[in-house]
Amino acid sequence: MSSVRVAVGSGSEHVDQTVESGTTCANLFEDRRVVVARVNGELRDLAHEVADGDSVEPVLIDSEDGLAVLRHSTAHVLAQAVQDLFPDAKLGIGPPIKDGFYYDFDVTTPFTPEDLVKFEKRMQEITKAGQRFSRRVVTEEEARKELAHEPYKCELIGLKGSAADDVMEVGGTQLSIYDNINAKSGERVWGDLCRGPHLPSTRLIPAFKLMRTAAAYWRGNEKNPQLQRVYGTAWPDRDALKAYLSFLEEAEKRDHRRLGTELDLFSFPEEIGSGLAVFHPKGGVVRREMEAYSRDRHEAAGYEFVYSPHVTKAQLFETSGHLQWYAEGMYPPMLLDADIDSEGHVRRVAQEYYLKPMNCPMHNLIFRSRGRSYRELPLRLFEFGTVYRYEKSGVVHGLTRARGFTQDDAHIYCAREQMGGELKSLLDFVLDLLRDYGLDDFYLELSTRDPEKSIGTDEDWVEATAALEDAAKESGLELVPDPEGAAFYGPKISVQARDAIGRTWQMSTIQVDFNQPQRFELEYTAPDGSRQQPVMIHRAMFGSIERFFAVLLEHYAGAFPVWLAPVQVVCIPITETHVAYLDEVAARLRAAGVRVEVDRSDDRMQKKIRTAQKQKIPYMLLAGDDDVNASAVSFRYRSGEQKNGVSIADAVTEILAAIKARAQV
RNA sequence: GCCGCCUUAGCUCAGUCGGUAGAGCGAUUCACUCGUAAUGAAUAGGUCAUCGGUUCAAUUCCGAUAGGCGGCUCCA
Repeated sequence: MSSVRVAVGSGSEHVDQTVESGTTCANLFEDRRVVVARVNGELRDLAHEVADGDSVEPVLIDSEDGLAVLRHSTAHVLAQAVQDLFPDAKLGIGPPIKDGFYYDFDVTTPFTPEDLVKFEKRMQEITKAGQRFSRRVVTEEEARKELAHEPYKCELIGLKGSAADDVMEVGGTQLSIYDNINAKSGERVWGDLCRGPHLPSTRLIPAFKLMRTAAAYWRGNEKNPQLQRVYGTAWPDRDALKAYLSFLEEAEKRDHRRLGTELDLFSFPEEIGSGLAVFHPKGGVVRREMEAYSRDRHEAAGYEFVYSPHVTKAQLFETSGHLQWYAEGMYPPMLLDADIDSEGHVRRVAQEYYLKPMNCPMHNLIFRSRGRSYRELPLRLFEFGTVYRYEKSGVVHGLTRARGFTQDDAHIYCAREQMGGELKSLLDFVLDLLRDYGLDDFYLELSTRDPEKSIGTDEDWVEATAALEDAAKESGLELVPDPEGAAFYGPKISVQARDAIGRTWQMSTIQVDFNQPQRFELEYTAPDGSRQQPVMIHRAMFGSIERFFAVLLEHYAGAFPVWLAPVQVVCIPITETHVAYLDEVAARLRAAGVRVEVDRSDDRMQKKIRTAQKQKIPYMLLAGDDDVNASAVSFRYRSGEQKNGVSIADAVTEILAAIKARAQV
């Protein structure tokens, strides 16, 4: 028997081994958590036979690759279960995704929640049975013959080697089918076209759950037929699954739509229309504080504040180009000033007016309202500009995707040579400001040119992209490339923020625009007397105030830091006789600018504490006979901690300090 | 926009296999005056989303519309 030499292990920790030929990856590893192997950099099944000179690394089930393999294998089990119960279901694709997997099926009637329960039960049977995943390489011809009854799979075979290289089913160099083999009889029970790799056995799927069904377009294209997608989640052990499910519960508790109602912050009256919010007094306080701080900081950073109307004649958006490209995203026009005589003759045609979907054209007009000198640059125009976009009915989502919202929108007009410096200070400014609102975990995304869909010269793009990249690098943050992700008119950086439970949100964007200065024929006079076109930078820190409001609400789970809290202090008398005393305390706080209330309802003190706690009010100040006699108050914090007998002056000082520091308490 | 599901009191939700509805919280009133997460009682509050159809009878069945939820597509 011949032998082969292999390097086993990862990186510098590998050891050279001599093993008999025919040895599989599985033979090399004792650890049961090893589910696949990386052979010469490629993921392989454990059943893969090693060859002379191979380097073989173990891949653990809880590694990123291991999880993907686990989840993809679970998707196969789902597909088998579905076809067991609905033999006519045609297979789409079934890749692993973040936290789980999905599989698409073409069926005549959509799945019901009851079907989901049945699938899950059948999947349990399949995992218990411990079917073996077995790889079989096939030619294109063989695959087509074997999968003749699976039209979508045949379509994928046709895409082999072209656009579909990243599709799980047909990526890689060979076509392969994975058979599911009955552990006892050795009989083939099911199979699917798949690149793999897979777990050795369905028994190694420890914990999974089907989550929901939904329709999804075949290959993600709106023009294609819709398939029924089943989403599931899968984890290396039951505890991990449980942790994931409680994460979802936590996210649900923080849902801004729910907190918005519970804390009386905002609502979406049906009478107004989908995606159009009203802010209630408490939400109004939070929003006003958010805006006020932003305004102060922008003023200090050299921005000038402008205002512009919500409606405009069509011409403006024809000039900007928005009407040509994005008309379906705008509210339809209002026709005004038509004059038609009694005969029906048009004496004056109607003017079209649109609600503005963006502010930049208005700002361009301000720039253009008179001659501009290089001495004025960079000119930074800022507006809390409310815009209206007719989002498709299916995408409206609370405050994060509304039809009317307010951008903290600024446009910076600068000379070309100022662009680099401006972008750097801009990114610093934006990050610094976001940190003040309590977000501190960021990464950046750099969206670069799509040559197919863009305007502007190569030189422009290279220069602007380099300037953005420089600024990004200088920030020291992780930079994720987004190739071809730019808008047609220029590259951009977006700031992604992770919230308190690890979800990421796209926050600020900084975008260079080559299009509008040209379309609006913006220019300034340079030192040499020549006319030059300014560079235009769009930037929004919050994106939309409503959206940022929602992000902060979810980030803080409704427990805002003191400076943002709608009610900062609630005074709770032990009995009714202490109300007058607390009125005096409240008056002192109010005089110092604190938002304070005295709970004079006829609830018991304990109930008042519960109410304040549920409203997530940062400070409760209690007073009974002991406190009154000592000219003191007793703190109860949101944490449940208390501090008794604090002098009124000290209490005021403590609260004011927390507000000033924008501290979370 | 597409697929599926949902809409009952201010909120969260029961319920009616077709004979016009109920709880908890909240609100109001009364009693209680209490030291760190729910005192007790009473009262008010509903065209069962809207419009149409079937029916002796519709909150319940059917259809349309509006709004919502979960996805897909989209997000200048």
